[in-house]
Amino acid sequence: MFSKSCEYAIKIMAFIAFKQAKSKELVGLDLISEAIDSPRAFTAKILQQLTKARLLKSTRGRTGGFFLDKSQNINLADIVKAIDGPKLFEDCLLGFDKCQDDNPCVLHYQLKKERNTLKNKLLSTDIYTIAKRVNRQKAYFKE
Amino acid sequence: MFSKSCEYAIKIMAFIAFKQAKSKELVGLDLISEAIDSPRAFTAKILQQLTKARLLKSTRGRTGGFFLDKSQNINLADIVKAIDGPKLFEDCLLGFDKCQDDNPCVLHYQLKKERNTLKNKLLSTDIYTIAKRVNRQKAYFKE
DNA sequence: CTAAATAAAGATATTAATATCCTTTTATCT
DNA sequence: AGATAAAAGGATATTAATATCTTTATTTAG
Repeated sequence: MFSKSCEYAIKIMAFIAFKQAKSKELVGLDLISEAIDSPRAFTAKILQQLTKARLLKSTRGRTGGFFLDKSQNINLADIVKAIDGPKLFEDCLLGFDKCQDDNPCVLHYQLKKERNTLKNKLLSTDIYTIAKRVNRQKAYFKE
Repeated sequence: MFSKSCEYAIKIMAFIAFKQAKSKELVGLDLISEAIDSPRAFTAKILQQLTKARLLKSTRGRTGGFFLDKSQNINLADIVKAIDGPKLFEDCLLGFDKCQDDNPCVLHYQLKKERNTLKNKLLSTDIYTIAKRVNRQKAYFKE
């Protein structure tokens, strides 16, 4: 469903939200990749992508790290779009360039409702909600 | 959502069902790859996979080709499982080896219902239903 | 001012998915 | 029997995703 990069990105964003709910300190790469059990160098690349996409902010230097702009309410769809692009939401499931109601592929109408439900769920689930669940130990970043 | 191979596989299966509703003749590779607009050699490989998975039957030789066992009612989930494996239905969305109700990843409960709905839709949509829609020109194999 | 710690950037390596090409096997037609 | 046409199988090529390594830029602590 999601690329590996996107899986890491979701954990990254939720972890930073979780951390920042407890303390205002910036969150660094080492802490992140340890907490979500992801390869360090690859995680750094994803952090760069998220920063470029403006879902995260960062500062360099000795006390540098990553942090969230609290005025921004980020949902799962934002993250998926930033990393995997819009294909999960917009692209034809069977690869048509233009799969539309008047020229539908054989899955277009079959899965239209289900795709929409999924999309809406991702749009309506924000990272702070997820962070709260982790805080209550109802969900985990790693096994 | 689906791999490219799986996209082709769904079209292949639906096309053969569509063809066989009209005539009992076997359906050959050339006809298939032309009809669904897929690369010929790659399509041959997917036909092999489908045949090995027993979703299709084939005969070699001069009048050879592919055909469906009419006593078998094949749904989309069968095809997805045969080509992409069970990951869409069973695997953790965030890569846990064992993502369970008592050790859930941060998406486990969030998307449980939506994944189930999708799974059930794929289980309940069979290739003959799709073939009929194509026959009524309500859906197409290529643009 | 210098050393240390951090993110950013660029280069490279590895692996998996997609795709093609060539040969072999099988069945049919003449 | 021999030529032909089809699927099956094996080898290779190409591309994209995943991952690592090295260098550079930035900031701060001492």
